[in-house]
Amino acid sequence: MARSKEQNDRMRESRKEKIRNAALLQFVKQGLFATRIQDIAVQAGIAQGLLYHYYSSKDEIFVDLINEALDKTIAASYSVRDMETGPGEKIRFALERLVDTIENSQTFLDTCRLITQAINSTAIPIDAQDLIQEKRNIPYQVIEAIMAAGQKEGTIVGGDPKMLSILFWTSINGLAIYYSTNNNRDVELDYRVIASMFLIERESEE
Amino acid sequence: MARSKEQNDRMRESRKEKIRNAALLQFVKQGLFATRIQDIAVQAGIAQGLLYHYYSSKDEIFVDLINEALDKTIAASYSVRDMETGPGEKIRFALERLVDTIENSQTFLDTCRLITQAINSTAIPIDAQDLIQEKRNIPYQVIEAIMAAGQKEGTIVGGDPKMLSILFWTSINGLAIYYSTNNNRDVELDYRVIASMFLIERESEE
DNA sequence: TGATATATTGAATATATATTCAATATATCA
DNA sequence: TGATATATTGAATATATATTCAATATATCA
Repeated sequence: MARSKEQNDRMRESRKEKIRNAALLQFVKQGLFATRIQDIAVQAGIAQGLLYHYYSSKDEIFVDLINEALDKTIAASYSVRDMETGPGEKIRFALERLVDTIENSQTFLDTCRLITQAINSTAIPIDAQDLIQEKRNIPYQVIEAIMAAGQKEGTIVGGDPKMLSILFWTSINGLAIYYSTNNNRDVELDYRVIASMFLIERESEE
Repeated sequence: MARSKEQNDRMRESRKEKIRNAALLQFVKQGLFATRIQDIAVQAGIAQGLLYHYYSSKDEIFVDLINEALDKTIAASYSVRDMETGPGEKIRFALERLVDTIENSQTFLDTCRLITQAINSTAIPIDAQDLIQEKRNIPYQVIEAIMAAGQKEGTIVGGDPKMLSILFWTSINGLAIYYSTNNNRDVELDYRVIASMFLIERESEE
């Protein structure tokens, strides 16, 4: 054998990651269909032929990326769920952190855009559709449960908790899309405006 | 001459509209690049060759549709601006109507999706990019002015009015995208939750 | 150093689809 | 009815791009 199996696997995986990063950049910029294999290869700094050494098709890369993106949003929602505070504070803190992430993390914006793109087209690979079907609703369910708990606790406003969860995520998502397609960073966001949709005002906290 | 010029123009325009409607359906479902000329022709019930009798390319149809979509959102924002009420009430009423439209108008959802798609890709025709550049911000500016006026009036919460306008439109847009890609209509939306981001609560209205 | 496995390249090929075009149909008016 | 303009079709062509593949390079170990 020319090289140890493990070392080889590690190198292979890091090469695949380089390709995924290049593909993500192009998919987010142009969309799955407008992105050519050539674009990804150039972005990754390799010949197009080599790409097929690691991925058997453009679709396969896309599916890998969608899976990663969905897992990231699920992980983010679990980290909120598992906080050691009451539900009202969880919502407040989650919004604070999400808004900050929108303002500062290009990766987060790319993730939101990729998922939005995928959700907005029926022409994406069937495997990607299945993953979305399977995973898309988890963050909605997590927030819905927190909203319901907060209503019991008396810190979250009334109304269908499912609706509140939808408004939570669609606000964040709408904002992320706006931000990633507007280079003007002249407006500073205040998460408390969004939070006021969900949190019951306490009269004079002190 | 075989047919009067005017009659001909009218027929031509109605044919073009049929093609645009077919194209909108396909673009919204699949996206510009995944939609084939053949898909549009089949949807419109004509041969592919005939399409070129009315439009010189797929891109040209797309540009026409984007232009229409942008004009619709601008017109909607102007109708809010020109209401005969105070700014706070304008915001309240606009949200009430927009949420209702999301729940009941497929055309509105298609319009939102098409614009979101266009904004999310740099691979769209240059003419479409120019139109977006030129028209996209108008609804934001209109709502920003109303927010500022409402703050003077004392009915709108504090904070950068530009930020409030961004939250206004990104909430609506996020919601529209969610709704158009989720067939579950089991959740009824309450516009007052969104309105509570912007309107100052009046203690006991009666 | 030689053997072997894997990496890499870019030209060749296959394929999908946009666009053109010649042939034919249809509508209107003189 | 015949002349003329426009509508319509679908096969032919052009073109873009995904995928394959033969040739070559490189890394590792015996």
